[in-house]
Amino acid sequence: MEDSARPLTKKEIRRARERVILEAAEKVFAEAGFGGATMQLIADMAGLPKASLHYYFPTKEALYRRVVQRIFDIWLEAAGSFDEADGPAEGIGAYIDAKMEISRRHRDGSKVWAAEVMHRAPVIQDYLETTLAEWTEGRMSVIQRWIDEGKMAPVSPRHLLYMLWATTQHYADFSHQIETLNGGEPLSDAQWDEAKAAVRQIVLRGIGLAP
Amino acid sequence: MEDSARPLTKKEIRRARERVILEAAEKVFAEAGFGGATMQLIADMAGLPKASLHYYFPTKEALYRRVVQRIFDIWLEAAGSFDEADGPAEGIGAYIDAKMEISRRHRDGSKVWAAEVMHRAPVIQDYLETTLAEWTEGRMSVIQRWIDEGKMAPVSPRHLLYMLWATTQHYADFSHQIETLNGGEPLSDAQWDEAKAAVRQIVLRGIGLAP
DNA sequence: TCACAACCTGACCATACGGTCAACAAGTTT
DNA sequence: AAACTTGTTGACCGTATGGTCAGGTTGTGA
Repeated sequence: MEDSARPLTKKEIRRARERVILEAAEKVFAEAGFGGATMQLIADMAGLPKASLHYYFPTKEALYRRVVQRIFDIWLEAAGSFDEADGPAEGIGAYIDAKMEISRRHRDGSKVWAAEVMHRAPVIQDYLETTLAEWTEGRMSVIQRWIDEGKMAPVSPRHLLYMLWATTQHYADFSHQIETLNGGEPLSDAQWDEAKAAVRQIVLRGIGLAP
Repeated sequence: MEDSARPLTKKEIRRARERVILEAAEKVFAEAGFGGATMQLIADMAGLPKASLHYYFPTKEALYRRVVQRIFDIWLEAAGSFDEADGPAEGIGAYIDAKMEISRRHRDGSKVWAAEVMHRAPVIQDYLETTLAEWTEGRMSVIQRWIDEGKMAPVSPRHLLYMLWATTQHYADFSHQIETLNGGEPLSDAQWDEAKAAVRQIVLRGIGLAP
C-alpha cells in the first residue's frame, strides 16, 4: 500500500513469504486434512503461484511437517504454565486457561495436531515418545505429590491429564459443532469466559477443591 | 471354510458384501481421512476388486456417507442411556460408561466422526442442526432440573455436556497418543476399567456428588 | 557497474485417482 | 430350459495432483 523507502531485504522477504505460506497451509490442512489439501489450494489462499510454494518448501510433506512443528511449540509453551505453581488450584487452573486460550487463538493448528494424532502420528511419533512422554511423566508425579500432600483428592493423575487435554482441545477441534449448537455463531468473548470458568469449576471441584 | 449345502442367496451376499466394504471403509477413512483414503485401498482391505465397490456404492462420497451415518446411529443409542435415569449419578454415570464403551469398541467410527466435524461437517451438518441440537437442548433442561432440585451442584449444563463428549471421545480419537504413553501397548481391560472409573469419579465429584 | 547468487513462476510431466463400461457369470423366475 | 435380472470385474478414460525446470528478474557484495 505505501511505497517503502527501503525495499525489503531478501531475508525479510523470505521470512514474510514463509509465514504467509505456513498460515495458509495451516488453514487448508485444518479444513481438508493432509490428503484433502492441495498445493494449489494453499497457493491460492496464500496468494502465490504454486511453484513458489515448492521454492520455499520442497514437498507437501515438508510443508506439513513445519505446520505441525509450529503447533507443538505452542503446546509446549502452554505446558509451562503448569510448572510455576506450587498447588493444584493455580497449576491446573492456569493450565486450563492456557490451553483454552490456545483452542481459541489457534483453532486451525489444534485441528491439524488432532488429525495428525488421529492418523497415527506419522510425522510426530518421535515427539510423542520423547518430549510428550517425559512431560507427562513429570506432571504426573507433580500431581501425585499434591495428592500425597493432601492438597487435592486422590484421582488418577494420568486420566486427569487426559481429561484436561480432551476438554480444552474439544473447543478447537469441535468448534464447528459448538458453533452449530450456538445458533451458528462463534462463541463471544463472554461465552469463552463462561466456558473457561465452567471447565475450571468442574475440574477443580472434581479433584476435591471447593470452588 | 465349510462347504455350505445351500449357496448364499443374492440378498445375503449383498448384505455381507456391504458389511465387509463398510468395515474396510471405516478403517481406511479413520486412518487416512476422506481425502487420503482411496477406493483402491478400501478395496484391498475388503479383499475385493475396486470395481465391485462402485457396484455397491456409486461414489466414494456415498460410501463415506454410509460410514458416517452408521456412527451416528451408535452415538444415538448411547445417548439413550441418559434418559432412563432420574438422577445425575445414574444418568451421567451411565452415559459416561456408554460413551467410553463406544470409544473402546468403535475407535475407527469415532475417528471418522471427529474428522467429519473437524472438517466442518460437510455430510452431517443437517444432523447437527436437527437431531443433535434437539438432543442437546433436551439433556440441558434435564440437567438444569436436577440442579434446581438440588440433586447436583449448579454447573453450566452445556459445558458439562461438552466435557462429557470431549473426555469420552478422547479415548478413541487420541487412542494412538494414549497407546504411545502406555508404552506402545493398547489399554488392557483393567486399564479401561481404571479409565472409566477415573472419568466417572472426577466428573461426578465435579458436579457436587461425593464419591 | 558488474558478476553472482537468490528469487520467482509459467509451462510442463508422470502418476494416481475416481469413476465407467462392456462382456461375462451366476441366480431367479416363469 | 429359456428369458431375465442381478452380480462381477479387467481394462480403460479424463482429470487433478505433486513435483520439476528452464529462463527470466531482482537484490547483493566486490
